[in-house]
Amino acid sequence: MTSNPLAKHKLTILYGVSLALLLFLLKWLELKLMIVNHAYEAYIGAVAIFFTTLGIWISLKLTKPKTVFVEKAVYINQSPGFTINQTELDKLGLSKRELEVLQLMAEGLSNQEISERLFVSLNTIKTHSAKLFEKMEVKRRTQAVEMAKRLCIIP
Amino acid sequence: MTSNPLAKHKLTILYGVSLALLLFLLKWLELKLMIVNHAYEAYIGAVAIFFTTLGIWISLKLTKPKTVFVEKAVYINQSPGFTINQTELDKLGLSKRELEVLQLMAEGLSNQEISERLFVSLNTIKTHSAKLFEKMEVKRRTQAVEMAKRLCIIP
DNA sequence: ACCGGGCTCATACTTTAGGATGATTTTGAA
DNA sequence: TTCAAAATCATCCTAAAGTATGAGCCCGGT
Repeated sequence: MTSNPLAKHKLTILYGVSLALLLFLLKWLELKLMIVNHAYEAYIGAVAIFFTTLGIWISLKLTKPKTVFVEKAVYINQSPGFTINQTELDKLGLSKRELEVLQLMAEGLSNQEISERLFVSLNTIKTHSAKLFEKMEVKRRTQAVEMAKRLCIIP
Repeated sequence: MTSNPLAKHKLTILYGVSLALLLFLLKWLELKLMIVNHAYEAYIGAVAIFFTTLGIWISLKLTKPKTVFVEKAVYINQSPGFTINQTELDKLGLSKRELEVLQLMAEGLSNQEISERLFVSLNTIKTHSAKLFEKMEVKRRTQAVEMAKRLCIIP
């Protein structure tokens, strides 16, 4: 998202600093325990436990969540209380005017009638409908209407 | 799944045995390196690297995959409990074939496609559709489909 | 056997829809 | 302000839809 190079490598820098601090801690521990030589095994154990934990933590942080797509069938009851499916509408990326044309198409109007209704020329409606079909990936107005109704874009 | 208590803790036991073997290895390495005291830091480093790797491996093995459930709606056009309005259908006086053509029209098929679907010629479909429009008192196929849906003649 | 309706198909024609492309203006967001 | 998308309109052309009319075939009812 942010193009800031510092922010981009924030995590890497953090890891580096953490490791540096860790090395200091280890050195200190080492010197301290050198005196009490009996605690040598304990030192090794502590190192082992610490790095095991570190490894676990790192992998937990770095593993990307595995996404599982679950298809869920949804029956749409469109007659009582129709609400337009904004999600599907956005997915198609239709413009305001294109949607208007689509709605009038669904009412069974011809391009000529639509152009008169919207006070624009017939050619404009043709352009709109062409872009409409392209976006909806259909070939005919009847298909567009059928699809729009199935996706609950129009009542 | 299996109710066998041994199998149930097979993984735990395996880890335990592995750790025991590991401790032996460490002890051996320790003794070996004690002679060459200069390699002490290298030993610590090896332990650190090994246990980091071990930690990563363990967490990768043990963590359940993080699943992100994405609901993907599959829209089913046939609303459950659609009943054709026989009264309105009779009122129109459509023949069996004309109704078939109307249904395929509603699916967005062209006359050509309908003719191929019904194994008849394009001209036949044109004749049917013309009679259809006359009986339904509409001018275009889009109007016919809109009317048919509104009258619950087709889903 | 005869008749009518449904189904089929054909020809000829007009209208509408749709595709491809280019241009201009408006407008909304960065 | 500047830039991209949206909206507008045009021309040229092809494909599809729709109209009109006529004709042959089959099936069920009278």
